[in-house]
Amino acid sequence: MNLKELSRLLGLSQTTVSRALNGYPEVAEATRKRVEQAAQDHGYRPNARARGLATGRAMAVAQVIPADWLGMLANPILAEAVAGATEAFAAAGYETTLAPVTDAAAATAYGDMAARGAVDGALVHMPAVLDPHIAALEETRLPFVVHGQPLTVDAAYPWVGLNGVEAARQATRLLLRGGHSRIGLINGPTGLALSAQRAQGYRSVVKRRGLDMAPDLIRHCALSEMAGHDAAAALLDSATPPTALLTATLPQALGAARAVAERSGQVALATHDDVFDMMGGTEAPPRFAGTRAPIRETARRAAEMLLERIAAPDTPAQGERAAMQVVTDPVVPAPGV
Amino acid sequence: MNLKELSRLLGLSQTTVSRALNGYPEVAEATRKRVEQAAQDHGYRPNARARGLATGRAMAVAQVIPADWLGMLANPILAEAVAGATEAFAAAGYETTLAPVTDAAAATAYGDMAARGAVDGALVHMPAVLDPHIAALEETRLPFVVHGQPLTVDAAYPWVGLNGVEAARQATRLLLRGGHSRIGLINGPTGLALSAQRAQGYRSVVKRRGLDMAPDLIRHCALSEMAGHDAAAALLDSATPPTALLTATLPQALGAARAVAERSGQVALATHDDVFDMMGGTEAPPRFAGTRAPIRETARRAAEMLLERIAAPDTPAQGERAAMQVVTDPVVPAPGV
DNA sequence: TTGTATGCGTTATCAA
DNA sequence: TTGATAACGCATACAA
Repeated sequence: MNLKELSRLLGLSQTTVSRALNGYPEVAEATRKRVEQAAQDHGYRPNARARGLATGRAMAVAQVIPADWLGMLANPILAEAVAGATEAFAAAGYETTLAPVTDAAAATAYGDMAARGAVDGALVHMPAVLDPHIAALEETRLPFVVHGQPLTVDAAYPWVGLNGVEAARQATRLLLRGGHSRIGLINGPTGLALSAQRAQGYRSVVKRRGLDMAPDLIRHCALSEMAGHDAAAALLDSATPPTALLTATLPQALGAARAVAERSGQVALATHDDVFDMMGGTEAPPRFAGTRAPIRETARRAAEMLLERIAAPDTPAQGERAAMQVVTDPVVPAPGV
Repeated sequence: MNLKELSRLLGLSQTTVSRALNGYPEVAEATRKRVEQAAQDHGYRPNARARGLATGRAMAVAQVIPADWLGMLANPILAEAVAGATEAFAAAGYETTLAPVTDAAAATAYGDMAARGAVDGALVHMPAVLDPHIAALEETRLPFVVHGQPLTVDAAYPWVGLNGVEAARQATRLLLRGGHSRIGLINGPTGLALSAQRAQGYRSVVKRRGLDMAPDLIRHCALSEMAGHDAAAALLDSATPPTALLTATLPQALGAARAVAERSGQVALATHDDVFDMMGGTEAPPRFAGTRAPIRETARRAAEMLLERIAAPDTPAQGERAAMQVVTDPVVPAPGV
């Protein structure tokens, strides 16, 4: 059932039927009722491609999955983010296209995306330090928003993210308060903006207090449970093991906790926790000290920001910080404290 | 840059340019070269909406996320599945649209989807026992494939999934071999096909051996770590606690392990493990006895099957079983064994 | 308040 | 081997 058939059925022009269905005010109320009823009865749905072609809007957005880094969607941070953003887009009547783009493909992918006209905008999750996706998007007229922790607050593009440097500072201070002076950092992969920020926050606190800054106290690894476990094991089995560990993400913290348990030692653990549904969501009590934030909410906000930019593309770009919460419990005290 | 501009630039008709770019054989080789070069130089990309309107194909598929159950994508099983399928679709030149659909909306959502013509087919993940999404899709002309464990092998629709009944049987037998005679089942939510299958497999083995079949040895809960923990805690703290636990999914097993550790008891654990990237993927050694399968591969296969059905919609529907592996280690023996 | 005519960018049909 | 022309299904400027 298409517009032509429906209008013929009603003895009206396509124009009138189209107007009635799209809420134009000039349509007689009786006509509108009749049209809506007929549309309902015959299950009429406007063809998305035709409408898009006529209006110039796709009513769809792309969510960019940095395909190199993160085992794609399999990373729970990304999954939560995509879940939240997709909900927000759906609520606004926008479809979500999943766009797994490798760094190598980024240079051409976004120009294509814009030219093909299949989406009205793009949401980039989990930026890297020198992010090729962002760089490519900036060459484009496609509206975009970055969701995740940008490296610098004064970025030229719009973004929503939490203060990763501050999160690392807070968590490190918690460990210091527990009396620890030798703290290992289990960080994310080099190159990811969140890793750079964790390192920066950690270093700033450790340096100010004049504590041990041995470079091998910092380990870069994947954002997985196993990687966290292995990195923690290496640190704990080293000649001068730390008495406390800070991890960049929750999966790594879970792995680190396992490594600690295997050694039945007393090691303090802190992390940034992104509130994963698979861990029980906001219902679950925090498992580690550190910081905690509802990433799904942040992603939702990022989605809304993208919709705003699609509506008004020439608004000056701005960034927004997401709130986070500090979890002070439990911190295992340092030996002898 | 669109076709009209490009053709004018070349002094050719739109028809010829279109044919050259789409690999039609009747185009002179010299012309084709010239056209391709120009298209390259000017970054011409055919408009997806216009092409879709003209061809009747959207070159996009929907991946259905059962929005009621699973905290959406946040469930790692779903995330892995979507990741795998998206890769396969992308490799075939198809875009993926994420379609979070509630059970209530299912009745109308798929008719709309078909009518709107935004996708060429749908992939349904994680079916329920009486799945409203599948029921609604069967009313439609939209090609679809179900990825996940269908309740009956002789389903009328195409599917790819593992043998959930057999998986539960295998895992239960492993526990029996460890000398256990009182086994708790931490199952998924009632209504999910995978839960029904776990229960069926578990019951068939337990019954045949004439073991304890007390109904409160079976607990239904969410597929999260916390839910697994709480269910295990309840079982272990009951008047007559089981000496072994079987969980439906890995996150639940992690939670159950935590509950066991808190009680510092000797409880055997088995599960079906879907190989999550966040746990380290296939690199990581299995953490629990039971069965193990690469869900991402299965999802990839399901995606391919959908593409086949899109290409040949009237092929008779068939189901495919995915392979799984049995992990015999480690099984904690029963007390006194 | 309704209708006519045109355009959106592409592919497909038919003729040359 | 190429081109003119007509769809595809909808929205909209303009006319009535």
